[in-house]
Parts: sequence; C-alpha cells; structure tokens
Amino acid sequence: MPELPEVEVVRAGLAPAVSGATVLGVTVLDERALTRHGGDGEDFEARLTGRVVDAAARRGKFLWLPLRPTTGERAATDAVVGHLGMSGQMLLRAPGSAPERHERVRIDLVHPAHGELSVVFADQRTFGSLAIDELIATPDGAPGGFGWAEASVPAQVAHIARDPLDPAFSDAAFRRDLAGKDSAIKRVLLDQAVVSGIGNIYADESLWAARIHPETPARALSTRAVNRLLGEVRHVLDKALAEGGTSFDAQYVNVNGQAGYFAHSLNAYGRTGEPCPRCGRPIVRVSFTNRSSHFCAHCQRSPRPLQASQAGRPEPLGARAQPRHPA
DNA sequence: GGAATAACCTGGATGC
DNA sequence: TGCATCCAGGTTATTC
Repeated sequence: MPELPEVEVVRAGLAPAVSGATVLGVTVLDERALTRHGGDGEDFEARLTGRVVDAAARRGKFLWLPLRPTTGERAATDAVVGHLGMSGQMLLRAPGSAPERHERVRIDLVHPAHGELSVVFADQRTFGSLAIDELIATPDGAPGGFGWAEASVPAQVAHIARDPLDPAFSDAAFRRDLAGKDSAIKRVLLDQAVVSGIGNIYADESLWAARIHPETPARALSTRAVNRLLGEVRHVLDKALAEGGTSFDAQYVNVNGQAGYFAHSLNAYGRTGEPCPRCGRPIVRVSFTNRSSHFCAHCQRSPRPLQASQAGRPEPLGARAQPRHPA
C-alpha cells in the first residue's frame, strides 16, 4: 500500500532516469488508468509525445513529472500526475520489454545520457491513475514538493497538504488544525488535506509510538502530545524510507521491482494478537471507517470508556475480522 | 461547512 | 476441485 516512503522511493528511482528525457511515444492499454485525466487515451498520448521531462516530483502520495514546452527555454507549464492508489507500480524497463502483468500505460523515452528506456505504469486494482494537468503557483511561494524547486504544483494536487518531511510543513498550522477537529486523531492523520503522505500503516505505527489511542478526539490532544506525535510520525516515515518502504506482497516495489524491508520493523500494524513490543500485552485490531486499526489497548489508553454499541470495540483474540458489510 | 460513509477495484486467502 | 465470500485501503462523491 504505497504511502509516503514507498512513493518517495519510486520518485527517487525515477528522477535520474527521466529528468531531461524526451517522450518518444505513449501506449495506453487501459483507459481506467486515466480516470484523473481530462481526455481519453488518444488525448493523453498526443499531449505527452515529444515533450521533455524536467524532473520527478512528489507531494504526499502524489507524483508528477513536469513537462517542458516543446519549443523554447520556458519553464514547465504542465505535468504528468500520477497516484499509485493501492497497487500501482512505476517500473523502469528496457525498450520493447515484455508487457508487465496489469500493465496499463507505457511511456517510451530517450535520455541524453542513458539512451532509450520505458516507464511502465502497472496497477492490479486500478485505484491508481495518470493524468496530464496544468501547474499552478503554490499559495505559500515555497517549492511545490520533493524533487521540484519551482513554486508550482499540479492543479489536482493543490488541495493536498504538505507532508511532515517537507521543509515548508508548518507544525504550528498542524496544531491549529487539530485544535479545531472533533474527529478521531487517526481520521485526521489520514486526511490528506491536513497532513499528507500518511496512510493506514504509518498512522497506526505513529500512534503506537506516541502512545495515543486512535479514537482520541484531535482537539483533546495537548500541545505536548501533538508535538510528540509529529516527532514519531517523522521518525517512522524516516525509518521506513531508509528501509525502502513497506512491502506485504508484490503490490509495492521500487522502480526496479524490488520490495522494501520496513514490514519487519512494524510494531502494531498487522500484528493482531502478537505481544506489544513495549508491554507484552496483545495488539488488538478494531474496524475503523471501512479499514482496520491496530494498537495496544494498554499503552494507548482509550480517551473514554468504550460503549458496547461502538463499532470500534476490540475483537477477542484470534477472532475473525468483522464483515465490512454486515447484514 | 464539517463529518461520516459508501463505492470503486482485483486477486489471494479462506471456508464450504 | 470449484465456487462463493472476505479482505486489503486511497480517494472522492454523496449523504447527513
């Protein structure tokens, strides 16, 4: 499930291969991969072919490749925007290589130093997408994202907040946002308009590290607790980045098709029934807005007594997960 | 306007 | 062995 570390690993892999490369041709095999694009596959191919890629940039879980105009030395005005969804992959392949399983789009490039190569967008569950979108100015005048020094960002990424590793991320603004939210802190961490790059895995891990119960109302957190949480979010993301991201299955790999190792370092996520690394009591799993939360009920005390009617009560150990759509 | 929820989608795992 | 069902979860449209 690509979150910030996984997407950054992909961005870092793409950057040296595609920066300065010219698009020779584009093949759209499945137009469902263009749900964010304003036109059809032919439009996507026509608008991309012949363009020069300026860089590989990222904000939160969104990637983009800024495109230079076909003539002159002007700055990039639009970009190929990509989101990996749950199972998207960006792979670097030799030109003419065999089609990947679930390949949706192939972009053939020629790089002045590396020669010809292909960027393959493959996506099993088709939650990911590619689009060509205009670049607009950032409201704060700061660079649009990682790997992109210009103060611009694709229009469809403009509503996405900066991530906690971004030098322009404002801790004070984050604290103010939380102080005005009644929602559970985990829900707020997953809200990409508040803070980007965090998904279910790193939300659970950060809350476990900060000893905060996921159902705690955001506004109930003290300044000290918010600062501790931000510190743990950054620590978890940095560590995952250093280990190449989290791979549970073949759905997350870097541009060379290799898996990351952070799954071995998880303390709470996916460890239902296993002892908490801190206190030894079992990690519990509860249903949470169509997904799961994993936490230690001892280290992460509930903000209030859980009522029997609450959907989020811990399951007995070894119990089967609740159906997502109970009758 | 803020918050909560459902829908989208595929393939591996599991149960019968 | 084959079929049906569950499950994973990021984003967004819809509903409350």
